[in-house]
Amino acid sequence: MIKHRDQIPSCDNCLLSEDSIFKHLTPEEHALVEKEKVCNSYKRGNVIYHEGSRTNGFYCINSGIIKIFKTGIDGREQIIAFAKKGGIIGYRSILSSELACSSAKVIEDATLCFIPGDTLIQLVKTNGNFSMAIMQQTCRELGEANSYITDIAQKTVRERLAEVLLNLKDTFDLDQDNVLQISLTREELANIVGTATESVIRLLSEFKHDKLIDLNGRKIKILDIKRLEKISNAFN
Amino acid sequence: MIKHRDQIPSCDNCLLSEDSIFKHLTPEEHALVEKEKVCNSYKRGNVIYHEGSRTNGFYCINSGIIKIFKTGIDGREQIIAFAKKGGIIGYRSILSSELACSSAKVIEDATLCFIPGDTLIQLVKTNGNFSMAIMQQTCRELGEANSYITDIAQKTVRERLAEVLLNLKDTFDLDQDNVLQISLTREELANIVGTATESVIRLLSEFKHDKLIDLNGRKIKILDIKRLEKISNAFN
DNA sequence: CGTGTGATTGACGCCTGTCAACGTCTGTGG
DNA sequence: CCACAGACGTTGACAGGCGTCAATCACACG
Repeated sequence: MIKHRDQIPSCDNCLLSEDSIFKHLTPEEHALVEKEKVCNSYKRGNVIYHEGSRTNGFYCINSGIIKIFKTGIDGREQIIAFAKKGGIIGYRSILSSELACSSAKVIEDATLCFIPGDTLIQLVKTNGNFSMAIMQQTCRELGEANSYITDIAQKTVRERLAEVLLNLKDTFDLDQDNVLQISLTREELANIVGTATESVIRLLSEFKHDKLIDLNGRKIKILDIKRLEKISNAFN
Repeated sequence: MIKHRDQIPSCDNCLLSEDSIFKHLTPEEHALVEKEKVCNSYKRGNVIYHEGSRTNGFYCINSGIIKIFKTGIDGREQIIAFAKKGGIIGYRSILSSELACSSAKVIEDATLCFIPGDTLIQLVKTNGNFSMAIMQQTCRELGEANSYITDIAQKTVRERLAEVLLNLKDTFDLDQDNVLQISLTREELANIVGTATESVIRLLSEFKHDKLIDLNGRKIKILDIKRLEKISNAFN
């Protein structure tokens, strides 16, 4: 499953970044994690872990973008979340001692550190601050998931697509030309919104026609945030 | 907001029950919580806490049933979860230091213990086992939320209704006559499934006609679990 | 140059939400 | 005890959003 094990990328300071959860560790704990971690590179399409599998560790993202998704009927993916630099993935099933409830796949070539599950549990049990930080991350994710449920249940596909574009903007930013800094296939977009690929294509064309966005292959330029917000019916 | 404060119900052992999260506390911690807790009774329809409000504690359910929901467009409720005896609610926003992301309302007359947020944070920081238990609960909820997202995004209303009925069966059990031990309005059912009240009514009639269930007001008798499972397209 | 993946467009129809009318039941007040 | 209001449940009509199927185009790659 893990490919490119031969390429050991340098990520000496991947656990030091300010926005990382590991900033709550003591120097000793930090050293422990440094010793235990295993760094690897992954190419677009590589699977980090599979839904339903037993995992024995979690991952810290040093670079690249990962999509987290569940596989539903007909093998259709439902994208639950993205992870980027500084984020951690796969910790949920470690903490709850369950099988992985989702899969993780590389969207943009990535470098990840694998950290054994025992180490995580050890840290959670002994370091109250780290524990609180992990808990807060989990709780925030839970809050987002609940919002998402309400959205999908109550909003139209059109509203959700507008909202997804805005969320992507917030998460991955725009470049100087207002182009979304993440490249997704139409199908992936559909799998976030929870609709058919064709519907996304039609609505994107419509948005383009209405001068809300501009399209160039997978590059999406955001032209009118205000009106997108209005369409998304943002109430949260 | 808190009514019936005059009625102090006896819940001396509400924190002792085997399936409660508090079983991980030391005797001293247990005594602390016993000292801090405030017990109250609530009637159907009472609101425990409101989405968007700042809460300063969480609740342990001694008896009764609570629904957790978010309010979407047009004030339509989306029911996220239920809580019953032994469960805790409202802890998420305490741990993540956010405003409540959902509301909690009584479905069946209930007795709850309020426990201050500081106490919770204290316990999480100092008791590794309790911390792990809370974390596990959060992670499990997160896993369920993710499944729910996939379901709502990919399944039809019919499939989801069948699934909801089965979930309710698992959570609230059946009596000796196979009747669901929770009483919900058609609108509440619709707000779980994420559809219109009329759709629920029509599909329930259809299920009844197909001898999958029997209806008597709000009493729902489950007749054919196997076929309901088939309809719900259970793949998880 | 053939092949495969992804993007696009059109046709079609069903699921499902909305609106409206009506029936049912319960509690309240006269 | 009856009338009435209000909440809830039910049914029918209707239309439109959106999923599905199919054909075609665009593009990269071996």
